[in-house]
Amino acid sequence: MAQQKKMVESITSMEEDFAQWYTDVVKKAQLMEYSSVKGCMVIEPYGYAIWENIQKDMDARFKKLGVENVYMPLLIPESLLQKEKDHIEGFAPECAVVTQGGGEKLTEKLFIRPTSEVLFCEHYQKIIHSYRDLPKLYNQWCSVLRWEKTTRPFLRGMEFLWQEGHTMHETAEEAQEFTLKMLRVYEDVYRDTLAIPPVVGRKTEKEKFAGAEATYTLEPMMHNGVALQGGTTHYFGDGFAKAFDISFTGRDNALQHPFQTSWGMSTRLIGALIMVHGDDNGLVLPPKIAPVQVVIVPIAQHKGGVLEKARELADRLQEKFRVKLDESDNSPGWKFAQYEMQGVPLRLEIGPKDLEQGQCVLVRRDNREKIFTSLDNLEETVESLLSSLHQNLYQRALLNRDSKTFAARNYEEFLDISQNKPGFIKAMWCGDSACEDRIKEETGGVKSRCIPFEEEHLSDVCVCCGKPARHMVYWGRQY
RNA sequence: CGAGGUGUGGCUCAGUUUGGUAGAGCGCUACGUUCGGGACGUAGAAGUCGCAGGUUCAAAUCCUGUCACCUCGACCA
Repeated sequence: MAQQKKMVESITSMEEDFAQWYTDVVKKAQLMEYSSVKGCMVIEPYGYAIWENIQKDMDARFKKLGVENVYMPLLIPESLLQKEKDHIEGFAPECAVVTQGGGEKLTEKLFIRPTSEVLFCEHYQKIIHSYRDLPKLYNQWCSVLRWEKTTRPFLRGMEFLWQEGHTMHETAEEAQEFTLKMLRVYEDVYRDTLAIPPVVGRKTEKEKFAGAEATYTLEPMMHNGVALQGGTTHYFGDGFAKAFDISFTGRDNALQHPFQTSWGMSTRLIGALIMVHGDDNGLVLPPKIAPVQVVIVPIAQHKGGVLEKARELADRLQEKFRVKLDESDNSPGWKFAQYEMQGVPLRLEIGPKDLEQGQCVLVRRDNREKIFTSLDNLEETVESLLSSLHQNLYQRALLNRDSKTFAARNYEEFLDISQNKPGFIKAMWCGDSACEDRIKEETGGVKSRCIPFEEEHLSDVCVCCGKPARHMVYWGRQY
């Protein structure tokens, strides 16, 4: 793809410094502002509007499956968190704890939720009695808190917004199936809403969720080849149900434990959107979640008829799209740059020349293509441009992912790629976490991303230790 | 948490070496002229120099501590 001329000087170029580019975009597009507490940010209206659109999309998909929204408490008593051993071991070190209230020391510490498994379990224990009560398909939209040492806006925060679904099922098969069903829902969101092609698969033992029997993950690749864990679904078996004494009378009149799943995606998706689609001029938003899909920029707006026409077009397009008309007296050039930074998918320019000819100019954000369009069938043109833009973003991201995915057939190759080619590495693995440890150690941070559902056979032996291979694994560095 | 870097009007930074009246560009406000890729003129507002101590007649500048952000590690479902 031809390198576009960089129009926005105030954003560091990706090539020069990707981390700084990311920070510049986040700030320049007015997505967030730092707060006085490290790792806790103010999500500004434009950033929050993106989240609301993602939320709306996902929520509708959940509800189609019969999932109901609930709200669980913020605080978890220590005793409750301790009921499941793996879970507390995994999360306790990164929890914030309330030890005092009303000026007095508490008799029992209260943990600020890092995730809500135990709260759902406590509740399910009370409401599940019969197989007729199952399945229970609950979800909550909330924020959670984890005491992270390193934080970055949207990618790793101490507090972040997410949804967490927690379901209970009559049989293991049903729960396992639901875990995968939610994974597919997430895949759909990625493909159809975010225009991102993640690598999807199962986490290794070492990388799976604390307390889960199986963890599935979606791993999108950022523009610079680094992975982001962008959504997980977990199958818990009946481990938590046993620990929390959740049981029901089955169809056979025997007491048994239900089987559980959980699944979550967070505001980290916004980070993924930025790093997958963004360019040197700022954010590039897929139309489905863009707070503004079409921005109308009047040219020489003081001249007769321009503004009136612009308002008329805004009214017309508002029927079908999210539209913004910028009537401010900033220069057109300023507006062009501003809305490009904010990733608005389509810009509509209307000026005196267009009025004469009954047309307007549409400019795509993804490739800056200018399209002169008759005003007669404007809606259809906009519709098809937005859809083509979505497709192009997806294809571009897919191309980036595939061109930065490399197969390693032996350890020398693996090390060479890990040092010299940013991206994913496909390699065979024996199934032993010792090899994961060694790889991480010797590459300085490369970890297993997932075991994909469709594995390729690259060789017979583990890339690391040479023992017989059991799986093909995607490897990579992550945010 | 370890190593390095940076904190000065809203933003980007100069000034710190050698202590002595707080600076620039952009942005902001008002008015006018402009308008197809970040327009221009005139006038104006805005900073106890990250924060807290200390040294000094005098601190943005020197010393100690602390906080935040950035980079690279460690850690991280």
